[in-house]
Amino acid sequence: MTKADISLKGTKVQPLKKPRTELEPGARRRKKFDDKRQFILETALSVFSKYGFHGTTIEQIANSADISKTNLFYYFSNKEELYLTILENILNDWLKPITIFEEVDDPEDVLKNYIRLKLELSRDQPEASRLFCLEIIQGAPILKGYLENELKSILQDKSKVIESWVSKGKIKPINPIQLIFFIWSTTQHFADFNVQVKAITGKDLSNKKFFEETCSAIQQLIIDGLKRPRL
Amino acid sequence: MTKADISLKGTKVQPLKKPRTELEPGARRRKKFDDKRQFILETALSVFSKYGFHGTTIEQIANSADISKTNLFYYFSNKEELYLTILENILNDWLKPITIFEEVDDPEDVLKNYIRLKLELSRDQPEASRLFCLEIIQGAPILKGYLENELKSILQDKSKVIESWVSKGKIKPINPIQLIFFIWSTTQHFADFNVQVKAITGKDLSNKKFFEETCSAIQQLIIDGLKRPRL
DNA sequence: ATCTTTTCAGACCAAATGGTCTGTTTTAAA
DNA sequence: TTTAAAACAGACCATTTGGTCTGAAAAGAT
Repeated sequence: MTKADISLKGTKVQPLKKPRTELEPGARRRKKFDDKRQFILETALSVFSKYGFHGTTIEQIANSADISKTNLFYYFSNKEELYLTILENILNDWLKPITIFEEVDDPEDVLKNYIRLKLELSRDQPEASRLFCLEIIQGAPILKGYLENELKSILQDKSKVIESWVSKGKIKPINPIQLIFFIWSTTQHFADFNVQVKAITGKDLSNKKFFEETCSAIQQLIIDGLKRPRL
Repeated sequence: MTKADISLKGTKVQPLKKPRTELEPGARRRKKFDDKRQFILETALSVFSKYGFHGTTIEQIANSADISKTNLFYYFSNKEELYLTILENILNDWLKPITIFEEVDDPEDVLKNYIRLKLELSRDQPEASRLFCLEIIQGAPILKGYLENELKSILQDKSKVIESWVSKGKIKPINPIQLIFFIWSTTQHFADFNVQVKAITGKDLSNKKFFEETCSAIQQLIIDGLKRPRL
């Protein structure tokens, strides 16, 4: 299994899925198997994101998923495979938002949209965000190759879009990578540092008002901070 | 040991320290003891910040510090005490920068200064930053009380300063807490996600040019984003 | 209903790891 | 130089934990 291969497994698209009649042999079993595997993955993400790889016990995960340790090993041959599969799955969702960076569009629209999408991710997948953060902090032993290749080339691509905005005078000059980092850090902050945010504000992104307030605060700062020349 | 008590231990200020003549009995021994303890703490911070609490072995730390496991236990009675002491030490440095928020001053100066100080911390103490981040991500089991009390009240205090700027029309209306979060996240990003930053840009805050570029990018974005009314 | 394959559980194992016990060496004070 | 306390090391211990082995229960296909 290579690090670059980040395709979801076990989610083969069924042609039709006839409701009650017999399907091809083994299909029912496969589905049940895949479903349970998926369930374990979700449970494990939740635990891993709380305690980290080393801090998490296989038994903890098994208990959370209400199965025996042995049963878990029936679905995943070892702890690392389980952890790896989770990380792979996360990466997929992770880069979807950035595809909206397109040259033709208006910077303000694109940026506003992107910020919102990232913030929604922080709201809806905070555990994934934290697991990702844990991985990076600890030196990205697994994802390093991915960062240096796939991610880097995607960012270089999107940088060109931002640069074209600059050269057309649509936004103030700024290092495109820096801009992307700003958006990432400010949005992910509300997932990764969720505990701190909650301790201080008493609120959460799951609070609709707080979400909107945060979203527009970030949008405003960045949009206005990028407004054309200089006052 | 309460969580609120975050005083440095083992750094009692010596009145004078006569160079070679006899000092009070036991002083030499105490200093040697304290120095070695400090050295172990620094080594341990480095290891803990890489692998987290659970991922770190006492033996790893001992090896890194070039002492025996037994010897380490002579200086710290157990793993938790070692970890706790490190966290306490970190917190002290952590809040120094925020004290510069004072009402009388010009917002632009204060904010620029604060951003620079925080970014310097990210450059000079990235390991401390990452350990702090690890702690928060995992639910801040140790620091939660501190966040909800000390930190919260400090922030409420500083919020008033920012609010006064707003009401005087010196900056555009913004939620003060959000502004502070914005600064924290963008500056700490370069310590916590250092690996990612390096993978993509090839650079680091230790690179002087990159540091200055980053610093002024953040400063500009925030200052300009807060400029008076609205274009 | 039967039978074969899949799914699952309990007992068990070996390695890793936090921590202790005992005793030796080093060091500073006298 | 002597001596008592401090600093240190190696063997050892108990627990935790990832992972296996054997066999029983469940379930789909016929």
